[in-house]
Amino acid sequence: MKKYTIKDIAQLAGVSKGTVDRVIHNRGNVAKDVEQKVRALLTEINYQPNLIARNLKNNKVFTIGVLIPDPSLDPYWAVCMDGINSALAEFSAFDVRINTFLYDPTDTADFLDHNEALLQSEPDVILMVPLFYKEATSVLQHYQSLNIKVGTFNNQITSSTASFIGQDLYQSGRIAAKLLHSISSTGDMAIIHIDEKYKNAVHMQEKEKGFKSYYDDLKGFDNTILTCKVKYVETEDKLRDFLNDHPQLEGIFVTNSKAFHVARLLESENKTQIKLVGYDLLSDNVNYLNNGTIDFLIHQNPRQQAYLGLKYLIEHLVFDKQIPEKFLLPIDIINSENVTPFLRP
Amino acid sequence: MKKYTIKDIAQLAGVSKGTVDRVIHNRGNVAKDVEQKVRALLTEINYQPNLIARNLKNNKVFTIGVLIPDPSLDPYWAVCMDGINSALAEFSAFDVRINTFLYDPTDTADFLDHNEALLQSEPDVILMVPLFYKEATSVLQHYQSLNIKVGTFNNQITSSTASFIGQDLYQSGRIAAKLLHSISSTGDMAIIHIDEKYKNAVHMQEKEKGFKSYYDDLKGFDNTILTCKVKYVETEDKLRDFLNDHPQLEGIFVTNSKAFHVARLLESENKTQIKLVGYDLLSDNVNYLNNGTIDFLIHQNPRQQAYLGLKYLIEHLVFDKQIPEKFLLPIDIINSENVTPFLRP
DNA sequence: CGCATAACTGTGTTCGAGCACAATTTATGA
DNA sequence: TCATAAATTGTGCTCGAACACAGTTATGCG
Repeated sequence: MKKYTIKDIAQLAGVSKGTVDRVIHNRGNVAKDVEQKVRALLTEINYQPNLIARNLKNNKVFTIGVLIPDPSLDPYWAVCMDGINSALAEFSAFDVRINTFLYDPTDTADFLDHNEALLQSEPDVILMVPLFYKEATSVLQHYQSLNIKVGTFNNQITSSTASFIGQDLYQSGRIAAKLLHSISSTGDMAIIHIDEKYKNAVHMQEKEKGFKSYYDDLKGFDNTILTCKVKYVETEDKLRDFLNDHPQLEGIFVTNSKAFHVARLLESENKTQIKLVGYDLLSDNVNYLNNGTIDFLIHQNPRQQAYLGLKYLIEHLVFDKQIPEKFLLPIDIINSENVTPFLRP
Repeated sequence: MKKYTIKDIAQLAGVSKGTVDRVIHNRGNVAKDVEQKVRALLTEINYQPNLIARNLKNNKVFTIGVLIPDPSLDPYWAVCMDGINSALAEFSAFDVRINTFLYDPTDTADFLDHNEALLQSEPDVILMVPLFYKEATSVLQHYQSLNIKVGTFNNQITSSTASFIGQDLYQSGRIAAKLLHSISSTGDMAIIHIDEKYKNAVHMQEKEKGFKSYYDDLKGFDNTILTCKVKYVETEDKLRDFLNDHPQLEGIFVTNSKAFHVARLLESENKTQIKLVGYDLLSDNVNYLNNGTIDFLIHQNPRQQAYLGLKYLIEHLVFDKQIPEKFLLPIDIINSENVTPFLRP
């Protein structure tokens, strides 16, 4: 029950607190027999250093570098800053500062530029959204060689050992399938990939695989699952053609946050009876969710991803806690009735 | 940017740190003009005391009393202890201890008895599930008069000012309705209240109201919404009769965690085509969710409720943060595909 | 043995806030 | 005017860990 201090241990071992300290920190200059005695005592009473006292003494200002896409260029990222600020507020008792660098999510060079600036700021640890696989890989490798811990979220760079917060994309595809299956009779289904301006290909593929696997597992489903890839600029025309080519369509799964494009079209074409499932609580999507054109949204919770990523890093800095290698958030199913609380900051 | 210390302020004001300290803590014995000068400085530079140093000095062991239903008497409460332990782990750097008192959720006298024991343990703050309205009201009043802060979760005692973590029950009823509506054609719907051994009447009524309000808002729905109350002991027979009396039934909403009773019956009566929505991730429920007899479960997240409730109390103790009066958790929609991550501790 | 050097051990200060108590200044009254 | 009380202000120690540095004991070698 009682919390032992270094002084207590020193007393028990019959040595001074300096010696105990040297043992604890492996700073050498301790006689073998004394070291053993102290070490035995430490394990016996399971000594836990008082982290409050340690932090007071060290009195260090921690600097965290944050490298994420610019929310003004893609609103999806806006809520990340909320999550980051929440984490900071939670640790306001400690002197934790952040330097934020926002990059253009369509521009790899811009990513590298801002990463350079980030490096210049000499951060203790880094939180990053590693959008571009190739560039991120080399960047992460560099940080590893510098021994700077990096937390990533949104998408995993499998080639790296950096910690990752995200979701199981395959499983989220399965969830979309389950939802569409439960709200529609057995007709044709479509997976629509609307190309964002930047490559999200791996994301979309994983979701497609998951979606298909659900229907593969299903007995007695022999309708078609169509796939449609749309480039961002040609969205409207190509989608309209696709809809007209497939009049049997009962459900559509949009693999990213652009479901509102499809919703807009379904309304203008008077095809709102087609069920629609997409991702992310952008205000455009939420509006269509509320008027019923979108049936379900899957919440990727970027706010929580950023919050947790930062929290783990800070806890590592101030309490020396281990950073989880990989943490997959639960996947939230959102409809018009439960959306509101998920929108608050 | 720089963090000012009491010493800094003392220097700036041309007084000693003792005087500054007296001003900060309103301990009097300070000349009026000096006090004003110091106070002006404090606000000007927005002095924030170093909470790490404060905690080290105070070096206080905080005791938290926890009064919740015994999980061995109702498995619903099992995950609460996980949440409590998570919160404790998060604040392991501080000396926070809990005394847990488990009461029989069917027995008001037992609640009062354990509350008495709780009082004896002289807690600094209290976390409690105030199941019984009348008894909880007087107990909470007592704590208020003793100036002991209390956090409550699961159900709100509206007569009290104690902080509350929970969910919007009315809205969760609406969510259930929306879900049933989206997965079934327009047939008759039933709300089934399975009496738990203890009174949850308010809970159930709110959910029923929400459920009905959804269908009221709906244009062109003119089927019937039936209500059925079942006492715990007579569950099976009464339910069977109810099902047979209403062959048109398309969907059932069970207003608490006992949906598995209905699921079991639907299977034995070969009526699994009836859609079923219930509450809570008890293993019995999850099994029926996975085999398809239950379509959706609404997650009340008792783990998170307990976690947050405790976290707010601890942050109040160690960082002097304000405890939110009321916090309504988002309501999670669970199907067989997204259930797994919600089950982990 | 003596003395230098290495090996080891103990002491004292720091971090910032909080508080007891000492020290100083001001007020009061005979 | 001066003693004394009252009001005000300053000093110094504490919390526990970390670390610099001083102090002590052991070892080696001429």
